[in-house]
Amino acid sequence: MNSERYNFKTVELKWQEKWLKSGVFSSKIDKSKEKFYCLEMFPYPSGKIHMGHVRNYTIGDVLSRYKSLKGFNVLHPMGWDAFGMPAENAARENNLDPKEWTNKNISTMKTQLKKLGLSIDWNREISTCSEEYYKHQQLFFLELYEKGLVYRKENYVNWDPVDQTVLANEQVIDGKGWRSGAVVERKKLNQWFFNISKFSQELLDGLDDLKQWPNKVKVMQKNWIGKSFGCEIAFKTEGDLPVKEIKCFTTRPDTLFGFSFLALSVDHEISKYFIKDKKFQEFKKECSKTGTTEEAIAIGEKIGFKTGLMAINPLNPDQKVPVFFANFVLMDYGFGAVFGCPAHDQRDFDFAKKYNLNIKTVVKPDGEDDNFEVQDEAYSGPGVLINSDFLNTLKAPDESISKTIDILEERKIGKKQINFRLKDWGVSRQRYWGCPIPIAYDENGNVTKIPIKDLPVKLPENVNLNSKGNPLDSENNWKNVNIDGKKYVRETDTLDTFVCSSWYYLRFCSPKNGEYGFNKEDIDYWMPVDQYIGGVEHAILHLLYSRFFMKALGYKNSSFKFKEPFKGLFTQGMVCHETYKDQNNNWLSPEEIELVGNQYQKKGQPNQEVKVGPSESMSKSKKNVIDPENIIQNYGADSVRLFILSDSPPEKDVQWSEQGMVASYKFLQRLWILHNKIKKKIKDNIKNNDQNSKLEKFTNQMINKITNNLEGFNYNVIIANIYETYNFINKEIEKNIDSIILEKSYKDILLLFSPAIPHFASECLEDLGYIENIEWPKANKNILEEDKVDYVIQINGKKRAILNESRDIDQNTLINIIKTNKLSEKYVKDKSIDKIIFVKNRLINLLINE
RNA sequence: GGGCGAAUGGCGGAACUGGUAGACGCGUUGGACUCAAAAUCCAAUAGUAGCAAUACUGUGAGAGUUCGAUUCUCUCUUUGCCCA
Repeated sequence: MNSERYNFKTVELKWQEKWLKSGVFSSKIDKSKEKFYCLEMFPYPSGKIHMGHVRNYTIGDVLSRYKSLKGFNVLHPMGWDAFGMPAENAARENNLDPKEWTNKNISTMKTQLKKLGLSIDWNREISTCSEEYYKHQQLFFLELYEKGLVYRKENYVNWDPVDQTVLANEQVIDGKGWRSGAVVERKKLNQWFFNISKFSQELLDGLDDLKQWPNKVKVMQKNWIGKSFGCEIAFKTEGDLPVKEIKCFTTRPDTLFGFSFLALSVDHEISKYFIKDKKFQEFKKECSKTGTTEEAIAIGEKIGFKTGLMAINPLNPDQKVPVFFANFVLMDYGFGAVFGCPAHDQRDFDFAKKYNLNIKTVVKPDGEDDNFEVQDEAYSGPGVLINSDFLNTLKAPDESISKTIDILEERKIGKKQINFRLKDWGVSRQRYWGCPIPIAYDENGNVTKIPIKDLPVKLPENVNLNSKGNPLDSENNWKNVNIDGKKYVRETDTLDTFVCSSWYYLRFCSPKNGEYGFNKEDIDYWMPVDQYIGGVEHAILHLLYSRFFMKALGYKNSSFKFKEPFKGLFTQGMVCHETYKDQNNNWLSPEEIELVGNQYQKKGQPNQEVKVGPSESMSKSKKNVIDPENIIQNYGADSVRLFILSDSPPEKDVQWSEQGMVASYKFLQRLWILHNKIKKKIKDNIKNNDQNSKLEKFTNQMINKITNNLEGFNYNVIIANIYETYNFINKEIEKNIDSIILEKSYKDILLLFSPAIPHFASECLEDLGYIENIEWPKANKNILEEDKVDYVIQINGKKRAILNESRDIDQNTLINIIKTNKLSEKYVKDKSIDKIIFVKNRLINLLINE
């Protein structure tokens, strides 16, 4: 008997080289086959792969390999989301070129991914930072500009005054810049925008067709798009300024009788009358200190500036209230003007308290009487309108809002309006390491497109990254450009990296197409992505931007027939690990500690006890990371794949466990020993027609189980099925199984194993002589079912016995057996049966009057 | 505060459409092998009572529907995520 240990190192390397050489994973259009496009979110080349990647790409690989065996023409590509800030920061710190840094990381990570044995078509590899990629993106930008889907406007941004740069909302922590720690300001800048809000309704409606998306992602997108019904109301005004009317948008017109003030954004057009007012300018400066996020506005102190105008309540013309500029009103919401109803909106309430304005309650919660008054905080819940003249007794919010809107429309005071929370997508970034925007300006600042023949606009090299602000601003040679003999200055902002990832799935269909970002024939065959797999953290932005991009490409272009990029979406959970701290509360990595007795200690320091914290998602800052490279080195790719799939359902978080990892490794060793036993038994040419059916039945049941679990993404259960199979055969093999049946069953079983542990399964199949024509096994219905079945015998709903009897027996036969069988007769003896519930081949419940 | 989800042994988790709760793995315990340890193999492992056969209890808590509920309905508790 071959008792050699399974040598994963040689076996895995052998198969990885074999797959690469034979090109089995390179995909071509084949219209005779049904296609399957499997895509995992492509990685940012940060340096090394992490466990999250291992999990993500293993899940995708299991699916791809399964679909291939099922006969699909599978497209399973990989690329690099290669533009972005970390490269710029790392380059600055180490005095490197971002391009060099990025390409070095790509080559490291590619090597690592290859060691996982992924079934990837590397011929289609793309990198978003290559000119080959971003030149197409620049052309898309110009196309969208032509279609009117791209525009430039002044907008507020989070400005870091020390780093002289714009920060994304998530880079603002407690109102301070994440790197500099400087207090972030609101600053107005000219920025490029994609008109995503034009498609708000379509993006919302499209969600209904995404049947294979997790519901929670759809709900998140729905909330993000945030459709609301409201009302546009024109308030008449009185005062010294030449202003007769101010338009407001509100979602709660029904609270108009609680009107107490009118608040304007400092950018409202009325502000033009205050340009020379020093106090107003100071106030405006003060406002710029409040961030732009909804949260910052909700928490921050509310401040106002009186305009001197009075606004008239359209439903109650006797009531006149002051008009303020206020810091909690932004120009991009409604018309930059809101009416204040302090009793039923917390921001309005805070403001009214500060400026001593009237607070009138107009909604009472159910169960309160008409004298109810709002006390220490606003009430925004449901209830009934009070103190509202002819609106009294209407039910808030639904009935009262719609009735009020009807009345306002009738009296020509207001107009029903739909409002979306979704804002246009600002794509300008003041950074070097991104896709240049193919735009230039003449001396008067007029916009001109870079001619298509001059694309791509390449990033300049050897740029000084240590200058303040955007490095491209100081690249004068690059910045000044001649177009058709005229002098222009280039746009120095680069595109948000989310733009790169909004269309990469199209590029994978035609990765080498030089003319255009994709080839129509290619995408018509491969698109849409059948299964997209990635982290739930991209539930909103990346997925929404990608959906927008498809709609933008299809806009005014009838030959582009795709409405949605991703037919199926799967969001996998994170990989977690316990956290450790020493006595001084410094984080410790798992390598720095050891278990002594049942107490963790610092390695080599017996008196240094280690505090064990909760399991959290692996992160460098908490040092609770496990490097996949070492693990693959020590245990092999198949063992890692086996473990990462086994412990939790893929959509949930999984806890990394060294013990679990070792167990998976040992299991493969046992499986190898079993393989050699089976091989020997096959060679022995045993003839036995009687008792072999057990293995055949088991195999057929397992084909059904594993196939169903693959279809349902129950990958953790598949691993359990693999263990179950081992346990079964390991016992059964001691019997004399017919060699032909053994060989046939075992071959099927190896195929069932192959998506999860491809190197191991391929090696075993080859060892038995199977190299070609392998396809996913089908269950044989004729030998699927056992002849005997366990019948559950219930008496008055309680399980009393289990009887193993023939399949398909009828109710009366079973009752007769119950009456005579030793195990069950005592329950029915001398008793009358009142009612019988009989479930074929499963259960019988006898109701007995005792 | 609103929306969505989750809760099953010591732990991670199984359970088809309402029909044997706890598959599979980890851990633990006992045994074999060994001078010993590691590795490996065998056995046990929800709780309580019992030598045992067996009985009773048990899927966060409480109710309901049903012959029968981890699964369906309602209320509550805890918890996670998203939005505020």
